[in-house]
Amino acid sequence: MSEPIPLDLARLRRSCVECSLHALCMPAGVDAQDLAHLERVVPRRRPLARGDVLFRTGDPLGAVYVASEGSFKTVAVTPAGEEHVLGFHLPGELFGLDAVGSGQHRCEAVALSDARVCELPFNQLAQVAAQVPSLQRQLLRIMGQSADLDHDHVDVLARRQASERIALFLHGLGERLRRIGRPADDFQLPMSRDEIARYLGLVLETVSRGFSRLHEDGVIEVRGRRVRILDARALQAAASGCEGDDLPPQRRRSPG
Amino acid sequence: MSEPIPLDLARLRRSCVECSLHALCMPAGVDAQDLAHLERVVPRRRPLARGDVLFRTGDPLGAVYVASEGSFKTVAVTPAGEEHVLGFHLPGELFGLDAVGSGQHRCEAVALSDARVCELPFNQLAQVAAQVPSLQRQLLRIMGQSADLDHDHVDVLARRQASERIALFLHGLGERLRRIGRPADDFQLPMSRDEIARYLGLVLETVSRGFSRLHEDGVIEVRGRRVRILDARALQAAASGCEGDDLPPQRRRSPG
DNA sequence: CGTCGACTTGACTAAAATCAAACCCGGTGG
DNA sequence: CCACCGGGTTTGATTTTAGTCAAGTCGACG
Repeated sequence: MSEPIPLDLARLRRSCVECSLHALCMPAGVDAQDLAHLERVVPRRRPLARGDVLFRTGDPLGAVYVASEGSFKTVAVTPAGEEHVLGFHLPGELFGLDAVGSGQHRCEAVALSDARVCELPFNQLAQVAAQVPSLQRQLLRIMGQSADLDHDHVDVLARRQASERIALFLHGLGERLRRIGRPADDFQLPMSRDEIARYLGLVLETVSRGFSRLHEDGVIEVRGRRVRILDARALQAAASGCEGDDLPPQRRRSPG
Repeated sequence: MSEPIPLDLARLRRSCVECSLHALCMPAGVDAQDLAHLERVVPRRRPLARGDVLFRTGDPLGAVYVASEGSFKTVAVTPAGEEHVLGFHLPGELFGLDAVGSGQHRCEAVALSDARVCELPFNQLAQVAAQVPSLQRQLLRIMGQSADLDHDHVDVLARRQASERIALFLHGLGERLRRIGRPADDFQLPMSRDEIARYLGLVLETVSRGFSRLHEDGVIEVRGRRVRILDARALQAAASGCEGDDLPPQRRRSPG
């Protein structure tokens, strides 16, 4: 910050340890020495305005991203011109790995609000990972976790009842919010009804009706994008397709 | 090649080069020396009968798999007891990476027919990849390609018209068959209508009707599991939702 | 205070699920 | 050789569900 040292620890702290990706990388045991290597990745921070496009379909694989503030969506446009939302990316969640397979992005990433994003050049990341075993393990794990999110999406989309998809979406979003240290049962949706619909393979009216129904049933409270989960158990029941039943046959712990 | 070397190239040839995974690994330039390293992974071959389970939900990450003969499906059971098919895996296609993120499998893999499968211990694979840069690149790429298949699945499931999902499924299957060196327009489905339905988020009757409709329209020929694609262009049109239109409005390059 | 965009709600239509019955085909055994 | 199964598949009739079209309502913002 003051001395002309090209890469110092202070800068590293700012660039990685403080970053929300930190929570993703560190737990599995990356030590200080490894961090010194990681620094070579020199992530860059960028501010974006709502609606700004971070990368476009067809862009060559350049970097992967983590928002430190704000959320993103990734969307793909079908040949017929319909827009599918492939994912929502909350602060601290990695995205952009979709280009690793083919070398170019399969979708475009758009800021859902004003945002600040951390950009990690993928090639450097891979190069460093090749030299530091613990980082390689982490990189593989992170790619796997990213695939897990896609599987979750498939799980939602394969439900045939719109109400299940909607309930599952809300539940899943809550879980992810919890994971990044935010209240899981009281939050502001970063996306519109239309975007939720395009994520769930529905039309926006159906999503709206689904929300209203959950509201009527006392499961959630909704006003615009403000959502409060009143009865998490009932929400899970709705997600499992047990509409009328209050008690899904699924029991977790001791009945206490 | 003639000496009693415990791990010789001849064996390697049998275990990898001849393997259908070979097509996946080699093109990007893994040279002979790298192959010598790869050999340390010592894949094991296993014969399975139709219906046999290769791994189950919750099993710890042990290996990834490639069928040399026969096909597999991966399925997940929802809390409500419904079975979702997450993927079909043709000979030569890698599967089992779903455990990389969490350390345990999220689904179970079942043989759709009598099969022979090649088992690659993942940890050894990662370890070898860490030592051979070109293999590390390949491993990352393969994981990325595996994620691409999930994206394709999402693309299909997000379609709201059953006819689109079905047409897209057939088209995609054809493409994958072509990739493994089989005719893309005349094949035997390795899975039942019910399994297709559970992959597409539909019921089996809807899939059956979809096939019949494509047959009536002269797009395909179906008899049981035997499928012949008569009009690939019309199939793609159907996949894009242009039911009646013969020419999808999809134009790529200069309008000529 | 008015306007615009996002959201909700309602009435109607189209599509897929459900329920139920046949059908086809490969295999078995008489 | 043919009758008879039985699973997987097709097809039909009906019900349920989500999509479509069209008003409204809400709320933020100028």
